[in-house]
Amino acid sequence: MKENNKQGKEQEILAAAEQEFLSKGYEGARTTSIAKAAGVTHAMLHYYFRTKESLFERIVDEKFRLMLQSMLAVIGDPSLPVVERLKSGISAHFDFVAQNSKLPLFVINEVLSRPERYAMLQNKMKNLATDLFSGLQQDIDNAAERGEIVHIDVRMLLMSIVSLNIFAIVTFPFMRPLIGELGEERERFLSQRKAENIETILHRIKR
Amino acid sequence: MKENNKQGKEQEILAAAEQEFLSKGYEGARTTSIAKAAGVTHAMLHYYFRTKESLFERIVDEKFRLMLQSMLAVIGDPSLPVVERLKSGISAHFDFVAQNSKLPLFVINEVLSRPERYAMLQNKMKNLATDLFSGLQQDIDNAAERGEIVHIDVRMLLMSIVSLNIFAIVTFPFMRPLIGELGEERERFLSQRKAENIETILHRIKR
DNA sequence: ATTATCTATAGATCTATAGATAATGC
DNA sequence: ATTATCTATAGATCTATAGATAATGC
Repeated sequence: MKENNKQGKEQEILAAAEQEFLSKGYEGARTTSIAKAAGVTHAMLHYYFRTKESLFERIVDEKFRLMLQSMLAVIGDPSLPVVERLKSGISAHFDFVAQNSKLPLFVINEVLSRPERYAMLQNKMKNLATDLFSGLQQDIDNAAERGEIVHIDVRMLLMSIVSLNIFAIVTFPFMRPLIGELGEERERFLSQRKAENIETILHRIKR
Repeated sequence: MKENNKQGKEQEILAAAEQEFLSKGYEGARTTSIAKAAGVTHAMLHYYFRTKESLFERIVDEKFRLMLQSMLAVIGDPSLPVVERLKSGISAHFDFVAQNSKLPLFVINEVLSRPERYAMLQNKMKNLATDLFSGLQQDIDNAAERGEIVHIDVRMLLMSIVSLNIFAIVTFPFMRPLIGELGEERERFLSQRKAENIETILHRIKR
């Protein structure tokens, strides 16, 4: 009979692979499981993507790009006054991570387990970072000169932001029992936690 | 000839298994690699530990206990005034994580990948948490009443502390390029980062 | 002619155990 | 007698490909 959707299957495989790799990692993932989840025979997976490794790289590339993008979100809107800018940046980053909650651990695990492969990526980030951070640093320095906030290294501040946001979301299932009734509903907890993270960062720069 | 050290081999295997599991995870770890690293034949590993799974559980149990212990460090010394108490708690926790830098990711990955297995652990933590947190919460409430610091939920505060500390150490290799010259020496960076985390938390509760 | 698909299976690992043998401690 | 050790191999997966067949687009 021959199926209609040529690209359909390729996409199905990619979608299934994303699921599998993000939740189980490279070693834990099985190409047979991916094929089954995608509703194709196992051979089709190899027909389209040749090897498990190359399929994985497709996913990794996409996820790394997403991760970089999420870092940009923290930079915030340069047209806003610095405090507002940080508020919106933190909030945007938090929301992004909340909607891609498996992403950070996936990227961290991957980079830590094959550090040699990511020299290229590190360079890209370095350049990106230098450029983008300097704008925000300037904003901060100016506001500090005017006595509105304290002096602080933007890299330290951004690191605190991503720490607080990512950790809260990644370890939510883990923290649940620790935090008692707070953890009952994910949504409610996350919104409280987002507010707390913003509060923490604003206190940090408050004069 | 027969080797002298009976317990020697068992310990060698455990040590090698710890290394292998912490750096590669359960799926990525190979019992053959563990045996080779321990300097024993592969069969010996199974003789002593029966299965890969049971060897893994030995390591997991030990690491979970360590992880719990590290959480206790954050509670700090109850005899100190609250600000000092937090300073010392944050610092102790930071140092602990710095010396066990593969621990947090290992535990997080394991709990997230097999959530069903950890209901027991979650209960243990819940009880522990309730008891231990309440003492610190009381300290905080009292200081807040006296107007020394602001009111805050101890669970939120502790979550911020572990977020900042763990994330800084886990992602140090990853952040290195982002932070430029700051990342040149691990030691120097870590001490700066520890100071920054303390600063951030103290600002959070400052009146 | 090329592209998509399936069945069947080769080939590579990996975990685990069987079975033989040597050492040890009573 | 029990404990420790080795060699050899069974058995289970998993990735990958060969080879045949059906559909598609010129």
